[in-house]
Amino acid sequence: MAGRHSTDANPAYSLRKQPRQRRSVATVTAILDAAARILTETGYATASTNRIAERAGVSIGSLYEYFPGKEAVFGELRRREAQKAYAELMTRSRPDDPRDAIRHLVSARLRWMRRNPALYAALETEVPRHAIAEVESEIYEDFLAVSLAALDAYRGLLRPKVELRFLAEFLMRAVSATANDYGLRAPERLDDPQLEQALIEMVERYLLNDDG
Amino acid sequence: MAGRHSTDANPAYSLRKQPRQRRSVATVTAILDAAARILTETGYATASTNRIAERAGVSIGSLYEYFPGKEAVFGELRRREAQKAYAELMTRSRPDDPRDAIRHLVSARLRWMRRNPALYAALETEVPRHAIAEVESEIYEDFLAVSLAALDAYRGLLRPKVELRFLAEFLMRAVSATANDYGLRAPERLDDPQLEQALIEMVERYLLNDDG
DNA sequence: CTACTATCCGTGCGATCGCTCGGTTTTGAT
DNA sequence: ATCAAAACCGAGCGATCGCACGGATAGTAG
Repeated sequence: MAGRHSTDANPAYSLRKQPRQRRSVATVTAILDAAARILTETGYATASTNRIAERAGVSIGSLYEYFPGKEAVFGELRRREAQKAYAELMTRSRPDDPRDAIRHLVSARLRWMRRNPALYAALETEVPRHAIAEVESEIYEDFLAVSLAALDAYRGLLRPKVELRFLAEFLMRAVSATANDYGLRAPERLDDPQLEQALIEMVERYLLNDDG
Repeated sequence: MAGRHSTDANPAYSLRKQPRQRRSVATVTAILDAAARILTETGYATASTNRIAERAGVSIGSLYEYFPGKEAVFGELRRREAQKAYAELMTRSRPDDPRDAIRHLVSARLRWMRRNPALYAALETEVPRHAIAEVESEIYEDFLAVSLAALDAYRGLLRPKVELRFLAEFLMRAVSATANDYGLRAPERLDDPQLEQALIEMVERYLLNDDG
């Protein structure tokens, strides 16, 4: 069930109608690609619907065939990026060792951020919040479930005496927000292996006992 | 020297001229207050210069007497908020115990975020990045210096074998980004004492050895 | 081939935007 | 009281915005 939220959503921030033929699917992705490129290159303020359509090689009329408004373009863009991230996370199998599990999750988060830091930074910091809030809370549930399941699998080994749900949310937010912050304000440091090592160590030492 | 960057800045994002009389100082702060309120209430997209001036009880002409453009209003707003945060952090004396120092810094960051989560969330997520990037890198240096000084004071006790500078940046970003993330997406949880405790514990256990 | 639907197109409307400018009012030094 | 500087004012300009709409074109089913 997780990761399948795309059908039921506030119509103001999702697709107005589904593309049925091949060329209309291409039109929609061309619009989203153009929106992403303008957003990363010159910012949300310059990303008018006319410019997006022009850059996509599509008329403004076509844009409004599929998107109910400007913000829906960025809502859908956010949704698709989140789904790609979730899909990639799920392709890898979870290991038995809690340390490996931590390494796996932290590493996946950093790898994803390295993919296109400028895009995620812009989505996070320039797009009006209500345009992507709904998508974010959808995807939040999915990632929280992953985090919670990982903790639950090793709950006997966990040091902190707090509810698992709080723990899952806290660690997910801490890791994700830190990755975001580096991607946003110091993207060149994303490739520093010290960063990945430090994040992993920090989570490990907070979460696990010192034996072993 | 720290925290005194307000005079030399890109003219596009700072004051066009300094208010000299009492009423003009009041005009400038009224404009900044109005900008902050509109930003938190209805978002950056609705924060036009005309609306800001109207809400401030000031004419649009007066706004442009002091601000070279719309983005400068938010740049200056960001600058003043950062300076208030820095000033508040500095009023408290630093203790001798590294654990107290950690508690002090983490607690101050959370306390600041609790002050007005909606404002900081909006500044962080809706205002065009280039409007506040310069201010942020100025203030970043100041806070990094504080973090670095705290680590340096106890450097004999630190467990991780990495450069102090990396460590200072990493911990500052991790704590700050996590506080930001809670303020942005789960502001009601900012008051949960579990959160403060978890952040403190996480930093402590990463940074210090297990003895004592 | 016909009929129907899906898709695409781009002109242009009404609203709003950031901002300028010429002029009036207030202040403080003399 | 005088006057220059500082502060304030708001109508309105040019540009741009989001978007609707009416019609042209391409694909599909029978």
